[in-house]
This record gives sequence, structure tokens and C-alpha cells, in this order.
Amino acid sequence: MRLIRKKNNELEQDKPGRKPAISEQELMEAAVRLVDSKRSVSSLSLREIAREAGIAPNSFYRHFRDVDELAVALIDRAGRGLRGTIREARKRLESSRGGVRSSVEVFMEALDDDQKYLEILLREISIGSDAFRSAVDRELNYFEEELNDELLRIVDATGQKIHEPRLVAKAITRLVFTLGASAANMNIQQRNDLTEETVTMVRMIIIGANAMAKLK
Amino acid sequence: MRLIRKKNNELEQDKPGRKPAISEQELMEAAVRLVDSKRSVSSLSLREIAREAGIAPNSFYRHFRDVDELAVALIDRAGRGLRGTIREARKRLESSRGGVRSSVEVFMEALDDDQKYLEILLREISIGSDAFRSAVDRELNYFEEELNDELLRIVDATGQKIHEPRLVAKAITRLVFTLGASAANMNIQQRNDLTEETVTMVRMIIIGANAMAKLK
DNA sequence: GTTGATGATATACAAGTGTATATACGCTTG
DNA sequence: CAAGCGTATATACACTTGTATATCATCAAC
Repeated sequence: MRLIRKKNNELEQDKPGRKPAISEQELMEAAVRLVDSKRSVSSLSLREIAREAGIAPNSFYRHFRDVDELAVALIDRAGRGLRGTIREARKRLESSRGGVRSSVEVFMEALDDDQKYLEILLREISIGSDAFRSAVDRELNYFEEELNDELLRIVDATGQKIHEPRLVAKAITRLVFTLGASAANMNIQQRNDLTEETVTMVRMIIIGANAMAKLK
Repeated sequence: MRLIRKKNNELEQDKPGRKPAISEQELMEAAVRLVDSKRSVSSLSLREIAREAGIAPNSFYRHFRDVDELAVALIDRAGRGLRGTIREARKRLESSRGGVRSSVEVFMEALDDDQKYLEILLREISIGSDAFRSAVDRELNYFEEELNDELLRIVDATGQKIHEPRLVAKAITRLVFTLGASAANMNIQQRNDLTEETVTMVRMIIIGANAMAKLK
């Protein structure tokens, strides 16, 4: 059973029965296939996506109200992947010493998985419709909060102080997302270099926040 | 003044004096006028811009090969404004104590000047054509280099050490640009808060780089 | 078996797009 | 004055776009 969004914006239950010839999933994948370094999701036309998915233009409406709604669904999908990434990073954080490095590595690896979803999220942070942007914002804030919790946990556990953990979380989040976005078109060597750089930058922020806490 | 016969058989008065030729400048301004929170430069159509500028669609070609070329010109313009901003920041840096704060302030103020050019640059960092993106990259790198030079100068002058100044410059640049982009739709209060946050984050990075240099 | 919902299709249309072509007119230069 | 150049314009064409409308096929429920 799935949910169908009707023209009047009501949600309606898909009655048990016949399987649709095409799924929202497949439509989203068709859209992703059309996205490359020069084309953004929000620049895709309804007909283009329908063509790529192999359906008639009008069939698109059976699944999404418009391209924008599909784009938001894409971001939600990216968000789900991101949550997995965060869980993974936390796991490695508990079991290893080089916490920062392994966390950054998990993030960079996630760029390859998830069928470009994360990449799309990163690349289109600042454009698209209002709905699209607030969907991205949601994920960014989630990431930030998770990071904040983790910092507070470390403060609690180790007794070391951190100046304004919320700002530390925000700075790291923005930095990692920005640098991640620029990693999209890189080869392995370049990406490894970028990972190293990112690790150092994140350490600077944490050590800086630490030193500032001591100064006070 | 005399009467001329047009193709559509209308008679029209020949106004005294030649119709003023439009400048690239004016075309660019017309394009900027069409950009808002939902529309990006690269999504504008040639005809839209021509309409806004009050010229015939084909006249556009007299000035730019296509919309993309105009977009690149916009970024170059933004870059020129940015250089002024940097000069200003440096001046304040020499004459005041709170170097970081006043520098960040100069940057945030520049978002209001420059007729949205800087804002456009920030917002479309990751999209648009190859030419567009490399134009943005050029400006970002210029900013980064300037910052690097300044850091080295400070190291020289004060004798304090900084770990990997190039990375410090990169981290600060990305952070300030990213946060600046998100300031586009903020009111004064929110922007002031953001400025404060940015200042603290930048300080964290610098202090962190300082502490890391001492550790070695 | 009939009905009705669901998903898909084809056809159609008005609006918008980039641009090729032809042309008009002012200005400069001879 | 004529020629040519620069800048503008009108017209036209082929194409894409979103979507309205009508129709068909499949299946569930009565």
C-alpha cells in the first residue's frame, strides 16, 4: 500500500490491488540518471523525466504533482541515506581512536553510495523551490544536532571543555558539506587529499574550541 | 521627422534621434532584476532577459553569445566587487584591533552593496555551466590566496605560529562563503547574529591552528 | 457480469524557447 | 552623396513545455 498525492493535495490510500507499471522509486531513479555536472534536478522538465522513465508525460501526474515534489522526495531519500551514514560514523567513533578521520571518511564514502542522492543534496543546497530548500535544511539541521549531541557526550565522558559546542557543530557541518560538494567530480587521489584536508580543518575547529574554553 | 512604413503595414513616426544603444551593463542589470530567491541566473531565458531590458530577442546576440556568457560576465563583476571588499577588509585590519570581526563585517556588508552580484555568486557556486563554475572558482581561489598572504604576513610580523596556513585560509574561505550565502534572505537581526557566529567560528579555526603549531 | 477505481495512453493546444533571415536606420568615412 | 558598419527590429520556423481531455486496460468488489 502506498500513498498517492492527489491534485487537491489530499493524501489517499492506494487500495490493495494491481501493481503499478512504474513506481515512484523508478521515476526518481530516472531523474537521477539525467542529473550530471551541468544539469541540476530543478532544471529537469517533466517530459524529460517521463521520457527517461519510459512513460507518457501525463503518467507522471499519477506519482507526483510536479517535478518539484519529486525533487523533495529525492532529498528525503538522501536524508535517509545520510542517517545511515551518521549511524555508521558513530559506530566507528566508539570503536576507534582516530574519531575525526574515520567520521570524515564515512562521509566521503557515502558520496559514492546512495546512487548520487547525497551528491544531489550537496550540490543544490542553495537553489530550487522553497519546499526543496527547506527539505535540504531539515537534513542539514539533523546532521548538526547529531554532531552537537556527540560533542556534548564527549565533553561529559572525558571532562574536556568545549567552547560553544553548538557553533562547533555548525561550523563542522557547513565545512564538511561544502567540501563534500566539491568532491563530486574528483578522482580518488584528489578525494583522498581532500579528506586529509578536511580532517585537519575539523581538528583545527575542535582544538580551537577547546583552547577557547580554557582561556575563559 | 517623417513617416516610415513598417513590414506590418503600420505607419509609425520616426522619432528624432537614434534609439539609444543598450549596453552590456544594462543587459546584466536586467538579468539581475529577474533573479530572486526562486530563480537562478542560469534558469533565465534569453527572451526573458531581452524583454526585461526592453530590446528585441535577437538584439541580445549583439552583446553576448548566450545567457551563459552573460552569467560569466556577472560573476566577473561580482569578483571585481569582491576585490574591493578585500581591500577594505585589509585596511580595517591594519587600523583596528578586532581584525576578525571587522573583516567578517565587511564581507557581510558587501552582500548589500554591489547590486546583488556577490549574492548571486554565493548562491550559484555549485551550479551552472562549466564556464560559470570556473569563473566562480577563480574568485574563490583569489579570496583564499589573499587570506593566505595575510596570514603569512601576520605570522611574520608577530612571530606567532600557524599550522598549515593554506588550510586555514581554505577553511575560513569556505565557511564564510557558505554562511554568507545563507544570509541572503535574512533580516538585520538574523544577519547580525550570523555575523557573530561567523566571527566565533573563524576565531576557533585560527586559535586551533595556533594551538596545533605549538603542539608540534 | 457489471461497475468503478486505477494506471496508462494518445491527441491536442497554447505558450514559450533559441535562432535564421531579412531589413531598417543612424553614423562614420570616403 | 554613396557605401559600409553597427545596432536595432520584425517575421518566421521548428521545437519543447505543461497540462486538459478523452479513451483504453486491468483488476477488485458488488
